[in-house]
Amino acid sequence: MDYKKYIAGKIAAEGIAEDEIYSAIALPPNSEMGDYALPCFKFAKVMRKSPVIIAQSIAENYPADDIIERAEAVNGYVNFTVNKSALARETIDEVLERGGKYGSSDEGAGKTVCIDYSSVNIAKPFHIGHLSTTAIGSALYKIFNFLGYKAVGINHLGDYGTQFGKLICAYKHWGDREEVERGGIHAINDLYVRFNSEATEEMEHEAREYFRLIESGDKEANDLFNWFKDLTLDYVRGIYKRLNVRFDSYAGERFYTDKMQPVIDELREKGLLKESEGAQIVDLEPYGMPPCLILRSDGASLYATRDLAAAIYRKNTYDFYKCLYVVAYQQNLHFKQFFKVLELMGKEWAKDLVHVAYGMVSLEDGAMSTRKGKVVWLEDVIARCVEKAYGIISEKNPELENKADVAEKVGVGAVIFGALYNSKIKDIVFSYDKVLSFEGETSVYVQYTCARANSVIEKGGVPGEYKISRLLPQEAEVVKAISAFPQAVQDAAEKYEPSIVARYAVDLAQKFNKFYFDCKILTAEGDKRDFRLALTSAALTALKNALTLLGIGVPEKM
RNA sequence: GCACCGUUAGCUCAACUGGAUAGAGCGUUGGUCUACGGAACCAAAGGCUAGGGAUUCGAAUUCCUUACGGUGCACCA
Repeated sequence: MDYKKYIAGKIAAEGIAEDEIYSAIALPPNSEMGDYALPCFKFAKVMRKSPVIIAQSIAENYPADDIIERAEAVNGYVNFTVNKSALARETIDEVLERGGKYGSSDEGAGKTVCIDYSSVNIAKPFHIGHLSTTAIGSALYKIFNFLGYKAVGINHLGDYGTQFGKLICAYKHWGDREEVERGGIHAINDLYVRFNSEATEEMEHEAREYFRLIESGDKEANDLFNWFKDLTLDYVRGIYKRLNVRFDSYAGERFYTDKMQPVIDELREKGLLKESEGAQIVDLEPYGMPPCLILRSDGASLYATRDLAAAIYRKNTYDFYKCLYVVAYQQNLHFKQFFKVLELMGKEWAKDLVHVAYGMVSLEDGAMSTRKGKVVWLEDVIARCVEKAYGIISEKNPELENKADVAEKVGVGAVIFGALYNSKIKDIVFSYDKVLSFEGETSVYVQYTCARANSVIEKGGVPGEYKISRLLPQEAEVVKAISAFPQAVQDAAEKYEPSIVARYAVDLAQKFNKFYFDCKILTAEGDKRDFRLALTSAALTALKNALTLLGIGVPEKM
């Protein structure tokens, strides 16, 4: 139910359009004042009356009913109070009926959203710097699916470039089959790191040659490359599984090698391609940007060339409604440039490409550096969080079955939540103290709340029917918070901001805990017991749905 | 140098996009409950929203400007 619309439709004010009233309706700073508020200041000029008078007149003429039970004028505002019993009835019934689907919708039916995220590089292990794109992208993937869109998760593999020549060269010089098989991706990465610090001029030359061999289809070079690729994919799939992340496509950069020429031809046909300093560029000077490089002076393609080809391929293949690129803000300019080039090519859908930018991760003592060995591997972070969770469980709940499962959900949840709780654009300084903190505004807090609610439900059951008497403030707050879930999901999708869902979960958990602390459920008298059980069940469902959208598991006990 | 982003409590961050008294968590101090699960709950202290100007009935939010921090600016991705 859209209360704002309902209220706007019932207000009669001379010369003010309904949609103007609708968009003016805000929320009061605290819930004692009311649930919705209409500031009347901007109507003062048109109506040639003081805001205070306007508010009074609106409040007096507002027909209260059993949906909005009160309208009150205060200092130029009209405050509206929702009938909480009716809201509780509507909200709880809907949640109990829809269960895991509560908050979902079909607003995206028939529309496809491509989401390019995580996009790992072959031969590079996951470090915490890769966590943001993976967690944000994955949450958006789930959120869009939840809203009825068809989300297509794309892992745009970094599988093209001279670094793979270097890697093969390093392997040929120093590598050992068994060692790589044993050490997996880290062994490969070590080879690459070693190349960068020890390679001679001669080896650099060899590396370029190996890259050319990969390109020209040489069997040995490609076998090695594919071996490295397989090792990488095995490794990342293990991590994705733990993080509840999935993809529909692993079409990486190499996939586009044969799809770039048509793009180049098209650019040339449309007169967009220019030669400059030996390279082929699209001039973006009129738009205040540096040129977009399409071909190097040696004729090789570049990053932008492949992204152009990929965007066109995705449009042709998926006919997307939106195509999101979950990539750090360092690449702001790159995306602005290549979006502009597509626009200049006359692709009207260029407006549907969105760079979902997020902030950088650094360590407490500065930027990460693989070469200097200053990295924090994601698997280590996960391991430590799970280990800590296991420790706490063993201490607090030693009888618990499947401790390892629960520890996994709690530990992994903390890692994901840490990446999703703040606005994505903010830079993050990684610290173990922070991810390992399981108190306060954390996923663990939310999971704990779920476990409590679950325990109550287990003992009391969910009533088939319940009666609603006058609500206490604690109850009303929980009802309101539950009813806000669908809007939170929509906002998160609209702003490409999963943190909205994460914050929602914490907010509801806080309200529920307050209710739980102040109000007895199982020992409540009369109708209250059934009502509170139903309320608890609804809150639990909303919390579960929120965490699930973030990719965080919800243990029944912990 | 130019462009973009950021700056809110000691620390980490919110603030429904211009509304009323700027809110949470952590930390500090003090409290709560026969435990429906204490990984909880409550309270106190803590703010000239980086500084200055402008617009507006009204600004953390919009505009200009300064400072500080981050990022990016032609053949890497």
